[in-house]
Amino acid sequence: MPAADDVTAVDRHTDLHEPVLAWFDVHARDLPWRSPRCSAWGVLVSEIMLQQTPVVRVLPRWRAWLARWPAPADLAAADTAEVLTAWDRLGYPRRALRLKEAAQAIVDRHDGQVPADPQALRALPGIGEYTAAAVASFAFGIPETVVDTNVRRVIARAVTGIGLPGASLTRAEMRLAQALMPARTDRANRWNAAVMELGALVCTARAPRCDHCPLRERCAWRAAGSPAAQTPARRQAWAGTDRQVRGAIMAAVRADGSVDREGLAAAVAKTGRLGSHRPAPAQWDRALAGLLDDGLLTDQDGRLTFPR
DNA sequence: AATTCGGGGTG
DNA sequence: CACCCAGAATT
Repeated sequence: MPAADDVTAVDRHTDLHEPVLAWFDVHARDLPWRSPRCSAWGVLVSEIMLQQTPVVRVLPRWRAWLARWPAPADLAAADTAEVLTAWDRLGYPRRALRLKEAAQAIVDRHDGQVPADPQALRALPGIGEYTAAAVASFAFGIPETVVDTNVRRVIARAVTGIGLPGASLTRAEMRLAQALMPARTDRANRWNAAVMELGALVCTARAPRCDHCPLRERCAWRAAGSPAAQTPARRQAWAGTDRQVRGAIMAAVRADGSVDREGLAAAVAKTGRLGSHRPAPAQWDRALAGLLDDGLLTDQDGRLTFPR
């Protein structure tokens, strides 16, 4: 239930709509999943692939994926091994498993049609609050409030006046984002895409191009002198982590089809993906056990392969 | 609320 | 070389 000050916030910020929507009319990228001819399944696949993965890296894999599995039933019937191979180096390969599980659930529960209902979408494997809202809005024109890292950053700066949003999406942020939604359905759906695009192309995390921003004259952060954001907490390093070792093992299996468990270290070294890191035995065990437990690998009498 | 889960382009 | 990217699931 919105408080009185939220209503004030709406009155203060509805004037954001016109500049952002007008900017989007001119500067929106021509992405294939934005085409009116793109299926809901195409939108869903794009949203899964785009989770923590930049657009430019998704584009070629998305095209190949849709050409090979043009409908949920096609992916539901595919071998997991083929799916993991097609996922290639997109990262977070568990997403590929969940996408296949989602396809199976769509066949089982929704007669092979991607559901439009946000709650039904949210119930599918690998689909959280963001992705459910994005598919509902972009594929079906249901004006859910779509809040990704780009939207959070634009609102944090333009409205709240801080350099960067916090580590995790808060209820207050979500309520603010909802209060900023245009009232008309068509504008609300376009607003979702437009704010996201503004964050991706102009209001970027590292070096925002404020000179090109349609909100430069009314941005709260800029009005405050663009104060530096609070120093973010250090993230997990990459070199030497279990994640690096897991990724290297997956790369070895992708390259060779299968790998003898005894020769794992040699096969992985051949991929060159570990750099100078030489995992200790305990780390090999941990990484391998994790991949097996996640269903990303199977061990058939000492041969490691992708599951069928 | 904090962690885990890839990979690669970029300032 | 640190940082970031159309997040989700688990704890």
